[in-house]
Amino acid sequence: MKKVPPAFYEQEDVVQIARDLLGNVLVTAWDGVRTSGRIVETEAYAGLHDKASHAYRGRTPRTAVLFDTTGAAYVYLCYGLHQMFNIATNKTGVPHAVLIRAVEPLEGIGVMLQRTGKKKLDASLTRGPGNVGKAFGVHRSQSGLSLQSSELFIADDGYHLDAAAIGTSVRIGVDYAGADALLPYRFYIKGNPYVSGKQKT
DNA sequence: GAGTAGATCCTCT
DNA sequence: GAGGATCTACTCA
Repeated sequence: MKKVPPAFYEQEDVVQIARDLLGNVLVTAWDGVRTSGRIVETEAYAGLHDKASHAYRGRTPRTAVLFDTTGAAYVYLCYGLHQMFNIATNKTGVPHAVLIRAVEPLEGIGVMLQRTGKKKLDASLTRGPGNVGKAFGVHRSQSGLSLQSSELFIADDGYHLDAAAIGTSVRIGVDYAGADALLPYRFYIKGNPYVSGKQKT
C-alpha cells in the first residue's frame, strides 16, 4: 500500500480531488496503533468562492491551515463534540478542502469500537464525519499535520472504483450557505452501507 | 419508521 | 455572546 503523493493534493480542482479520493484508504497510526478504512464518502469545499466553506470569511487562526498548507489534515470541532477530519488541498493561499464524511473500516476495528464506545461492528461505526473522527482518533490538535506523515496518511491499495459506482449529490448540513448549498459537491460510493444520509440509486 | 430536541465547547464578532 | 460542514435518543404513530 503506497501513500498518495503530494502532487495529488496540489491539483487545482478540489471537486476532482474529492471524487478521486473515493476508494482510497485513510490510515492513522497514533502511538503505533493502526486503524484504516476505505473512503466511501467525501465533500468538496471550494474555499473563498464557497459560502459553506470555513474559509469563505477569510483567514482566521482556525482556518490558517487551509491557506498555508497543502496535503495536510484540517481538523476542527463541531457542535462542541464532533472532530471533523478534512484534507487541505490546492496550493498555498488557496484554502480548498475535502471533508471525509464516511469510510468503510478495514484494520483496527477493535480499536475503533473501543474509541467510539460501541460493542460490535455495524454501519454506524464510521458513517458520518463525526464518527469518522472519533473512530480514527483524530483530534483538532492534529490539525496541520502532513498527510505524508507516518501517523496519518491516505494510501492507494490498488482498489479500482468504476465511475458508474460513484454517486453525486448536494452537501449535507450546509443549508445556511444559500445557493452554494445546492452545489453537487458530495461524492459517495453507491450502495455502500457506510455512506451517510439518503442515497439515490 | 419518521420527526424533533438536546448535547456541549470552541471560534469569531 | 451566539452559533455551528453533526449524531443520537426519544417521542409519537
